[in-house]
Amino acid sequence: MRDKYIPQDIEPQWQARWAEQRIYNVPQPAAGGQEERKFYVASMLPYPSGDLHMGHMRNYTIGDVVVRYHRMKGERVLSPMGWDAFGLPAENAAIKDGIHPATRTPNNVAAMKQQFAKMGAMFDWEREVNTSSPEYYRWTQWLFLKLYAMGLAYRGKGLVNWCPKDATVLANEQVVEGKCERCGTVVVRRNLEQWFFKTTAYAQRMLDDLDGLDGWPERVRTMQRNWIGRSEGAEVDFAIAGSEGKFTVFTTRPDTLWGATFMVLAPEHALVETITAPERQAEVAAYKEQASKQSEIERLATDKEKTGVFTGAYAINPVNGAQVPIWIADYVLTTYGTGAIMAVPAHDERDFEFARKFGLPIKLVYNTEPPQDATTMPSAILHTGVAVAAGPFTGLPDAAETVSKVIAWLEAQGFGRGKVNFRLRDWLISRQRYWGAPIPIVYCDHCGMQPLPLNQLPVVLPLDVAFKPGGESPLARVESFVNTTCPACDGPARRETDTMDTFVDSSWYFMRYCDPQNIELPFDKAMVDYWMPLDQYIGGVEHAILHLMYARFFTKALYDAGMISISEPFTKLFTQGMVYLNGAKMSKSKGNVVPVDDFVARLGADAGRIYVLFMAPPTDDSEWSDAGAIGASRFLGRVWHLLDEGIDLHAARPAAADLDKAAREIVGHANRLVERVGSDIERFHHNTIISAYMDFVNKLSDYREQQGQTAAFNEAARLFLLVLAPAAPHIAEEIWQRLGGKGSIHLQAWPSVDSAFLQAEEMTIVVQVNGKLRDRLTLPAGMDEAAVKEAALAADKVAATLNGRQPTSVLYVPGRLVNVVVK
RNA sequence: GCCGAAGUGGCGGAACGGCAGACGCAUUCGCCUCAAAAGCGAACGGUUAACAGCCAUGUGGGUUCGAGUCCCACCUUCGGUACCA
Repeated sequence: MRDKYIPQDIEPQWQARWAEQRIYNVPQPAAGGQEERKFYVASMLPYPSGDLHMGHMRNYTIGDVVVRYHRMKGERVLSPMGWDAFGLPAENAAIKDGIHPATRTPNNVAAMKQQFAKMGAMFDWEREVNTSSPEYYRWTQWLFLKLYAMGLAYRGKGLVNWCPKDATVLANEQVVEGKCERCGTVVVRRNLEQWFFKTTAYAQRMLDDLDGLDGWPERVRTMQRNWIGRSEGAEVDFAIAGSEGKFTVFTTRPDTLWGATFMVLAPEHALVETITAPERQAEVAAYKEQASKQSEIERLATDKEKTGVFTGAYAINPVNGAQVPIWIADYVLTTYGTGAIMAVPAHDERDFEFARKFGLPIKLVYNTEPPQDATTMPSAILHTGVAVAAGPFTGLPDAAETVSKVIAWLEAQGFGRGKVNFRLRDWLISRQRYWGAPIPIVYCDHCGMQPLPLNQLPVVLPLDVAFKPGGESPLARVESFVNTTCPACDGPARRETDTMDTFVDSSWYFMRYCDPQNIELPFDKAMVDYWMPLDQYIGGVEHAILHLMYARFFTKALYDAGMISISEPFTKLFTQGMVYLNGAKMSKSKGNVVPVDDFVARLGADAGRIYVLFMAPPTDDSEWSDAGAIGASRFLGRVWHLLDEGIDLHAARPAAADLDKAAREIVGHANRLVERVGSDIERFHHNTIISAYMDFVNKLSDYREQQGQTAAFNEAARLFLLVLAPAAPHIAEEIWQRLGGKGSIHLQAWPSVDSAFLQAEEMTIVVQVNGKLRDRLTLPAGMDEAAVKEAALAADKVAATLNGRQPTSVLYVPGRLVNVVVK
C-alpha cells in the first residue's frame, strides 16, 4: 500500500460502512434462541450540553473497547446510548439567552450524535432514548404512579434553599457562600410540602444486597454502606414537665440514659413553638433564623464552635424522673432520627463540648480506672469502663450486651423500644422547575389529591411558558396547564406543578433500552428479563452514591411490583476518572475543552482513542496533553508502515516446531500480546494495553529489520491487527481490508492463544542478598530448586557480598528469585 | 467537618509482597537534508571517573528474608455530602 497514513481519509468511510451494515445493532433474539451469551454494557448517559470534548471521548472510548472486544468474543452485545436531557442547565440557559429548552435540547442532541459517530464509538442507535421526550417521560410518569399505588410515593415537608428576594427555590449549586448566585441575598431554608419516594423502606435490602455486588469497586460499596448508615439503638419517650406533651428521641446508647443532663431539639422541630417559654421566645426565634441560614454541611461540622439556646422547658427522664432542660441547637437535624436527642455529655463528644460551653452538668454513667471527675475530665468517656450510676445496670461493663439488656428493660417498663435507624433519607423528588417530567397528580376541591389514570399520560409540558428569573416555577403560571378536570368527579381541579428530579429519569432508562419502542408499557417483562441485569455499567465515581442508589431503589421497587425478575441492576460496575485541562475538569461551562470535532479533524479518531486510553489508568483523573496525543498519532503511523505490504492474512499458520528461535520468539510475543490485551480489557487496564501494543510494534519492527517478512512475521502481524481492532478500529479495519481480509475485522473471532508458543526456554533468576539485588542469572527453564540455589550461591557477586559468612537461609521463589539471608 | 480515594523521574505513567521507573511525552546528541520538518538511531532519577557502590516511590513509624505494594499516624490533592448531573 506504500501510501501515507491519513486518518481523515479513511475514518469517515468506515464509520459510514459500519452504520450502513449495522454491525452494532442488536435485534432481540428469537424466543428460546439463546445460542450466544448476552452481554449488556452501557455507559452512563450524557447530559446534552451540545459538545463532546475529549473528556467524553475518554469515557465512551473505554466502553467502546469493551463493546468491540466482547463482540469479537462472539457474544450478543447490547450497547445503547441516550440523553439525560432534563434538568437545570437548559432552564438556566433559557433564562439567560431566551432559547427554549425544547428547541435547544434536540439541536444539542443532533450535534452530539454526529460527534459520537466521529469518535468511532458504536452504539445501537435504534434504541436511543431521550428522557425529555414525551415518549419517554410518559413512562417516567407511569412509574411514578406505580410507586404511588405501591405506597412508595407520598407528600411531606422538606427543606429547600429559598431566596427571599427572588422568591424562588434554589439548587445547592446556585447558593454561593450562603448567598443567592443571582442577587446575592442570604439564602434561608424553608419547609415546603413536596413529593418523596420512600427509599428508606428499602434501606435494609439495599444494604444487604451490597454484599452480593462483588463486581463493584469495594470503595463504592463502602461509600454506599456508610451512606445508608444503619445504626441500632432505641427510641425513648420523654414527657414534658408541666404539660401533657411528650417527644421521642433516638439513641444508640440507651445504656447512658442515666447520664442525660439536657435534651436538644432541632431548631425546626415542631415542638419548639409550643414549649418555648414566653420570656425566651425572642431568643429562640433569633436562633432559628440564624440556623436557617446555614447549610447542613456547616451545621454538622464538628470543628465548629457549638451554638444553641435554652427553650425554658424541661423534660422528664423516664428512667429516674430527673427534670432536664430542653435546648435547641443546629447540630441536631430534623432529617435524622426523630429530630431530637438526649444529651449525655459524659459519654458523647459533641454533647460534652456543648455542656462545657454552656455550663451544663456532666454526669458519669460509666467510669474508668482510675476514676475521673466529671468537672475536670478532659473529654467524654467512650466505650470503656464500668457502669457506676446506671440504675439496675450499675456494675456492668460499657459493652454491646449491656445496651441490649437496657433495651429489653426499657421495653418491659414501657419507656421505649429497640429501633434500627438509618442515615439514609427518603428521596425528595419534587422540583419547583419547568424542565422536568410533570408529576401526574391533580388536586380537586371535592375529591382531594388524585393520581391521573394511566390513559391520560403523558402529562405534556406546555411549550408556551415565560422564563424569567425569580418568582415561582414557570409551570405554575401557565393557566392552561394548571387548570384541568378531576379524573374522579370531572369537576374543576388543579394540576401539580412540581416536576420530578432528573435522577428519577435516569433511574430506569437502562430498562427502557431493552424495549425502547414499547407504546403500551415502560417495557416488556420478557425483554428486560433477557437483557438485565447489565453485565457492565460504566460511569464516573461522582455517581457512586446518588444515581447508583436511586437506580438500585427503582430496580427493587419494580421487582416488588412484579415487573422484572432481578433486584440488582448492575452486575459489574466500573468507575472512570475525569480529564483535566489547565488544572480543572474539562467542561463546557468552564470553557476549557478540546472538542472532539477539532481533535478528530487534526489527528483523527484513532489517535484520540489511543491517547485517551493511554493517558492514565481508566480509574484515574488525568491532565490533557497535546504533545501526548501527537505521540499516539505517531504510533499509528509506525503501525501503518510496519504492516504496509506483503502480509497474507490467509496463509497457513506456522507451527512452533517448524520455526527458528527468532521466529518462535516473535510469534510467542504476539500470543502473549493476545493474552495480555484480553485480560487487560477485562480488568479495565486499558492504558497498559496501549503500552503492550507499542512494545510489540517495537519488537516486530526489529524482527522485520533482522529477519525480513517471514511467515512468522506474517502470523505475528495478523494477531496484532486483530487485537488492535477494539482500540483503533479504523486503522485496523483499513489495513485488514487492504490485506484482503474477509468481512469487517470487528466481526472476526478474537484469536485464540497457541500455547506451544508460550513456553519459555530460559528463565531469569534474580539473586538477592538480604533482599538487595546482587546478580541476575539466566538458567534453563525448569531447572530444579537445589540446582538454582547452588548456581546463585556460586555467583561471583554473591560470594563477594557474603565475604566468607555462612548464609542462615536461602529462599527460592520458583522461576523468579533467590534470596540469600545472612546475619 | 464527615464518608471514599490518590500521592513513584522534568511530565503522563509501569511494577501477582520479589530486578523501581516498562511504555510514551519532553529534552539533548547523532544520521538523513542545501536547510528545515518528518522519519530513523542513541542518551536520559540523584550522587559518581564508573555500567562499582550508595541514595531514591508525600512525611514519620511498624510488619516481613524482602515493602511503591500490607498495617498505624500525619500532610497534601481529588470525588461525594442528598436541588449540577
